[in-house]
Amino acid sequence: MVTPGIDPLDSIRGADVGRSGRGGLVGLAIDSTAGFAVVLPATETTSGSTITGPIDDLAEALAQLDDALAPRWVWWSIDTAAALVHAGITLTTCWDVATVQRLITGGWRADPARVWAQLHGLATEMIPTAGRIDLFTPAVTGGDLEEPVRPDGHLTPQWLADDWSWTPTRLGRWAALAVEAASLQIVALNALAERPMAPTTARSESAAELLCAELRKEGLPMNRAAAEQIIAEFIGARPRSDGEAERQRTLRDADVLRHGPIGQFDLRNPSQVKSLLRSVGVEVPDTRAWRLEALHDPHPLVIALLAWRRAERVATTFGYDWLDEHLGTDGRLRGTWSGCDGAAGRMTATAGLHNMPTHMRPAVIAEPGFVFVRADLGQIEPRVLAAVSGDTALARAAAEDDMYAPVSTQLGVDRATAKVAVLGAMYGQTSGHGAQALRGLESSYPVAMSYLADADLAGQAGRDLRTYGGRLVRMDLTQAAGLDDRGTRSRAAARGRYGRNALVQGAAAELFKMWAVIVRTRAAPFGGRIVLCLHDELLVHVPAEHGGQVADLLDTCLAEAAHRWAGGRANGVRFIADIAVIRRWSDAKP
DNA sequence: ATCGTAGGCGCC
DNA sequence: AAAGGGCGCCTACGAT
Repeated sequence: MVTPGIDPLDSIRGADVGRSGRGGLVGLAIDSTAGFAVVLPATETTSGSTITGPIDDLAEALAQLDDALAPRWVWWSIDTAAALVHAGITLTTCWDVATVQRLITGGWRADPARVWAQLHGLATEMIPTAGRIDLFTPAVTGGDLEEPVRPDGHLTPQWLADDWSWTPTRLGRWAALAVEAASLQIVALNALAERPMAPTTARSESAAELLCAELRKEGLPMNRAAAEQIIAEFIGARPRSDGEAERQRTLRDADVLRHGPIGQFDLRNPSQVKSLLRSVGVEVPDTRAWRLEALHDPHPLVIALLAWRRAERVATTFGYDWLDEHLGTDGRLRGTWSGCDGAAGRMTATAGLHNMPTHMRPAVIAEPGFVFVRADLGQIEPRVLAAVSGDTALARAAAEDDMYAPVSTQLGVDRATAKVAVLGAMYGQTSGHGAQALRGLESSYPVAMSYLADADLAGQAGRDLRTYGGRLVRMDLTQAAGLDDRGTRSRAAARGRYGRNALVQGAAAELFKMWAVIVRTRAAPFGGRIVLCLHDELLVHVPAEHGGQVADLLDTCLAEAAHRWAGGRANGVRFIADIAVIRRWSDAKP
């Protein structure tokens, strides 16, 4: 099931699968002024050595070492990946200490001092800072600044400061410490006996950091004229002055307020909106759109308010200012990408790349001579559930293109009810229409349902969880998701839903990233570049003449990803993708 | 003035 | 009894 050629996880440029890791862990640290340092490990015949040089020599040095050793490049964080991208260097994979630590320990914070302390069993509360920030943090005075590790075992905080003055020697020490951290991480990952895929996840998540660094530089092709035309349809032409913008704003407000009583109401203040609605006889607990849309025979004020909210969203978030800030003169929309969030591990992006309104998507147009290959995973979460829970009955359902069809037959309900029930089970919704069908699920798919119920119980009890790929999902009792004022029972229930959802969402994210990093490597020879990752959707920008080949490739990469992600334990679950070659993002209907 | 929080909404 | 989760981003507001 492994596509021949470059291995996107286990080897470096041009290397075969069989060469994986032959050169061992090789540390890399880069500073824009001090240059780079490469730390080679000791072997049976040689002692370890460090190579340093100026940035200009980096590409050649890495190419030679890559070919000679097929090493696994190790660095502290995406900053190094970004420096490589900046230098025009493309590596296939790496070991990113920060992202691996997020996998092992959960959460998002993974600065070197914290990672080092965790890997060495030191209390993170005792991490020293360069200046005393409170009474309990040990202040740093004196000491040997040339030593990156202090006598107490913690990293020397000056090395972590933005203004630390790097030298080639210091970069060498720093890269060596990254290798030491990676070695400890590998031990920790191998110790997760219940999560045999964890080492694999560490590699794919590391490669995803390379992808994130590239996504930030590459940007999403977006046609400015098309985008401005769409915005104009909502809020009119671009205002030529602040005064004009203010007048347009006042006019938009007046279109709503004329339906209500005389008086001052701030439409941007939810409690005042509630008062305004009450004044025309509309009583609602809150003013959320779905609640207002649920009103039958709505007051004209409600209609106007909902239209105002849509226009206001464009004006404030996805309007001219948004384009000016994030859309470059080269027609690329750029934001910052993160390989995982601090919860279940999905990717995140800024600049509206992950929540761009559908009405803006016709402006995402491939450049001349290029096409998009768009692919999204079909019914990814129930399929992932079937795989990770080991439920053979659900896995059999996943053999179908539409797995809700066999489920509905099994349950004796219509397809819509079956779908709501399955989604409800995964997301913790146990009431409403799906409640009856849920009992059917429990008897027909007991393995999957108890997998979810166990996660729910763990969440309620505040016990940490681990995804299929080994990511720790932390259950912080003081900072529960869905915190509200209805007391601890509600908070426990929210944590239960969180745990239930996190195992499915997190495993899906791991599969998705595995797919993405394989596509990244295999599409590159065709000139294909991933320009957007959207949880279960990939957008690849590719020369028009290779659109068909890359479309085929996305499908084979998915099969490979599923195989690698599950390590042959996928329980026979089939994963499917809807793939289309298009010119505009909006051309393919999900 | 600066910060965190809440309501709200966009996407998955 | 009833209850999806995640993220980023906007505004208003209260606390510091």
